[in-house]
Amino acid sequence: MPEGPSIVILKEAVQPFIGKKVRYASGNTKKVDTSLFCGKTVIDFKSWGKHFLICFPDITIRIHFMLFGSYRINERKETSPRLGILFEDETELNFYACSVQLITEPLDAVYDWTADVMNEQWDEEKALNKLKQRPHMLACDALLDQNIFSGVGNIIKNEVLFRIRVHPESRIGAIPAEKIKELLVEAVRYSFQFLEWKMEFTLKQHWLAHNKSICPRDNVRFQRAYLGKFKRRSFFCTNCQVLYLKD
DNA sequence: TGGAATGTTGGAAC
DNA sequence: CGTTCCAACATTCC
Repeated sequence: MPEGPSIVILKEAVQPFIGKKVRYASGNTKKVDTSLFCGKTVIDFKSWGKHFLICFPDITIRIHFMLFGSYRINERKETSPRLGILFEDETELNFYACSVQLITEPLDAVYDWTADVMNEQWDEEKALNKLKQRPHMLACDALLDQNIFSGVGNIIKNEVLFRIRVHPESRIGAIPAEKIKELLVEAVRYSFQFLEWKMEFTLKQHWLAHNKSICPRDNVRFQRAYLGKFKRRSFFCTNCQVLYLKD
């Protein structure tokens, strides 16, 4: 569920709910008083990376699906929803096992839209500058940094590094400028590719590195390790992915 | 079938 | 004060 492209799919799916008025909201969320939304009209749905945003005129609901979250549109699961919204026309949105938060400030004050790899305001130049400020950072950590590559998750990280042939433990400051450019371009390109494949239900079969045991380029066994400060699974080939270390 | 996983947060430890 | 580590959360899949 949770990487950026999946949230974009959700955002598209709920477009028909824009303009609908909430009849009743409930759920087992402890963070938010669901009665706040009753009678309010949805004016928009937005996303920032892995954040899904339900916008009302004065407040916004922020949903983060974490690792296990899920949703149903005009359907219900057996389990009780973390947040369920029933609209006046009897349609409904249900969210499960997710983090729910209320945002009262203007969204532009909360979110840097230029950091979201799937947003039309994505700014490669700004991302490049953020990378330049952290030369000591590992490539695998950089891709997972939501302030630089909002929406990128562990799958996208592994696929991007494999595609551009960069070892996950490479230091950002040691990677040649052309490779950094490739990193920036591929993070966006693969995210949209992920979106297409996910919609076709063919995402997994297109994985080249993530969850794979053999490198498809040279038939060598992939290394598998929990790398970087995030300690997330990395799949990488020491044959074709270059380790850049020196400055 | 137990363990691991597309993720983040908050607090402790250093 | 920054960083790093860890538990917690809670579901699905192999």
